[in-house]
Amino acid sequence: MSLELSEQEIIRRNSMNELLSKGINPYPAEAFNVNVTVNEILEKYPTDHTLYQEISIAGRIMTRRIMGAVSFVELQDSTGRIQIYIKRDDICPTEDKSMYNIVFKRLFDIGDIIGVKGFVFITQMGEITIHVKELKLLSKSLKPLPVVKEKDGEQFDAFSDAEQRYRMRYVDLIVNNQIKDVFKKRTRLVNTMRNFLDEKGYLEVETPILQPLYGGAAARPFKTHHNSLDMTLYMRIANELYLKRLIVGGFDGVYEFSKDFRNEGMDRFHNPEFTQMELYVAYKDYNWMMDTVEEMVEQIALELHGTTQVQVGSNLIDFKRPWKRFTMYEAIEHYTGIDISQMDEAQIHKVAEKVGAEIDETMGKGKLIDEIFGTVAEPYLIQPTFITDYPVEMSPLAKKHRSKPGLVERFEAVCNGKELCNSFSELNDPIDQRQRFEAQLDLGRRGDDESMVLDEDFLRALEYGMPPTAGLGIGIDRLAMIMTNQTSIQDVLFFPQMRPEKKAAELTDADLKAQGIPEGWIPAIRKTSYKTIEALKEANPNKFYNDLGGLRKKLKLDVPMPTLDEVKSWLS
RNA sequence: GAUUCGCUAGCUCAGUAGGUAGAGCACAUCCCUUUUAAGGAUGGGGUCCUGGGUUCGAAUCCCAGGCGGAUCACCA
Repeated sequence: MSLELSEQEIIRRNSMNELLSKGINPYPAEAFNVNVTVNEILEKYPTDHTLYQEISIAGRIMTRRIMGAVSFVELQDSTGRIQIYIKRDDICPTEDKSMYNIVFKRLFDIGDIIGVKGFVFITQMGEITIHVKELKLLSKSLKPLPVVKEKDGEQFDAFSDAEQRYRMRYVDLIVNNQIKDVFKKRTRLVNTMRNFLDEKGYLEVETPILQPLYGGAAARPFKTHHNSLDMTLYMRIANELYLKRLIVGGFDGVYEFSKDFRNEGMDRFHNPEFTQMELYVAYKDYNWMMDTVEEMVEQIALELHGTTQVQVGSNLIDFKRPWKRFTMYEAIEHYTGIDISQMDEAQIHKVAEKVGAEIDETMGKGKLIDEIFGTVAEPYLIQPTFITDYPVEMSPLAKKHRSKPGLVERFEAVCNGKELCNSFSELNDPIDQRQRFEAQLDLGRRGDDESMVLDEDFLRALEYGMPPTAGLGIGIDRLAMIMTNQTSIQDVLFFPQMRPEKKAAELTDADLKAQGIPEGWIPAIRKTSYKTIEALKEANPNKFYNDLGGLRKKLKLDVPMPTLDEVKSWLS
C-alpha cells in the first residue's frame, strides 16, 4: 500500500473538502428513502407511462455526459443501470446555479453514490430516463473506478485482471455487473437444494467446525490451538462422523451445508475452504440415494435455467432423469473393452500399464482400479453418470457390497469429466468399522499423511447401534461451477484464497523525522530507492545528496537545499 | 511442486539493433440545453513488479526473487 496518492485521488480528496466547505456532508448519516429499483422501472414503465412520476432512487454514478446546462448520468443500483437527466434550472430553481455548475459538474465523480428524486420519461433517443428534480450526495468515492464501456454486448476497457478482480471483488462487482448473476445463481442453487431437503422432512443441523479429531475424508487438515483448554483442534475436513452420530441419536434425516477446510494444493478446482452439503437418511441405501440425487440436481437445473439442459463450455449437459448408471468395472470395460472384474492384482497391474495410468509399486488392487478408471473413463463422462461399486480399500466408511466381494456400496456422480458427489450405504457395523480404521492407521504408519485417524467416540456411537443409512456429500462449489458455466472455483467464490499482497516497505514520517530530516524533504526521500532506515544509513552520501537535488527539481519542492554535511547527518 | 506466459498511467493495452516512455478511456481547464462505448478543444499524469548483473546507456539483454494466469502433478 503506497502512502502516495495518485493525481486523481488527490483531486477527489480536494473535491470532498470543497464539498465540506460548502456545507455538504459527503457522508450524510440520515436515511435516504428509496421507493423503486432500476429493474422495476425498466420492466414496467414501457407498459404504462403514467407510472413512476414521483420516484426516489439511489445508486452509483457510472458514466457522465455533460452537455453544458444539461447532463446525462448513468446510475447503477443493485438491480441495474438507468440513465438520469439533469437540467441545471431544474436542480437550481433560483439564481444560484452553483449546485449544478460547481457541485454536480466539478465535485461529483464517477463512483459517487447519489440519491435522486424526479420522474420517469423517454428521451428523444428513445431511452427510459429519470428526469431529476432533486439531487443529493450520499457517499463520496475517493478512488477512481475503472470505467468499463459496452456496446452491443462488447466490452471496452474491461476490468479483467484476474488478480485484481479477486483481490478487490467489490470493484469487480461494481463494474462487471454480470458477475453478480453467477453469485445469485449460486444462492438460488443452495436455496433450491435446501427447499428440496426440507420438503422431504430432513432437519438442517450445525456440527462443529473446530474438532479435536478430524475425520470423514482423506485429507490433510488445518491445525490450530485452543488456549484455555491447551489442546490442539482441527478445522473440519468433512462433517460425516458428526452427522452419523445424530443418526445414532435418532434423527431420521439430517443435512448440513458445511464449510470444510483442507490443507492442500490450490488450483481451479480446489480452494482451501469450500462448501459441501452432506445428507444422511436412515433406513435407506445407496440405490435410493441415487434416485434422490438425480431428482434434486434435475430440480436445481430447472430452477436455474428453466430446462434440464445446461451449456457448460462446449458441452451441452442434460440433467434429465434417469442418469446413466455404470458399475466401475462396466465403465472401464465400456471405454477399454477389457473386463477386469475377475482379474487378480497382477493382471490388473498390466492393464493399468497398458492404458497409461500413472501407477507405482505401492498401489494395491483398489488403487490400481481407481487409477484405470480415472485415466480411461472419468474424463470422458460428460453427461451426468453414476459410477457404482468401488473397491473396499478406498472407502473406509462405506458398507461392504451386499453381493460383490471386495467392493463397497458406493457411488459417485460424474459430470463434465469431474466428480460431482460421493455417496454410500454407510458402514454401521462397529467391528468392521474398527478394522477399517486400523487399516487406515497402518497406511498412516507407512507414511500416507492423508489416512484417516481412529475416532473412538465415533466407534462408541456405532456400538450403540446406527440404523442402516444412506449418506451423501455433494460439492456445492463444483456444482455451482457447472450450473453457472464457470471454469474456475475462484469464479464461484466471492473471496477466493489468495497469497497476501506484497507489502512495499515504507519509510514512515516518524522514522525520517527521527533522523533529523526536515518535513519538506520527506516526499523526496520517499521517491529514492531506499525503502528502510537501514538502507538509508548505508547509502553513499554523495550520491544521495545528488539524488536529492534532482528530486527537489523534479518534485518542485519549495525547500532550501541542505549542505552536504547536513545530508550526512541525516544518514548517521 | 513442475512447466509456461504475463507484470508499462486510475483501467485496457502498444512500445527493441539497448538511446529522454506512447494510445484510447478516465482526470483537469474552457466551450456546449436531449446525449449514449466517446459532444468539441487544450492539458496534466509513470518506482515501465523488486533486487542484482552486462553496458557509456536497460522498460527492452542476463540472473535471482515477488505476485498472478494457464497446463500438468498431487489431492475425498
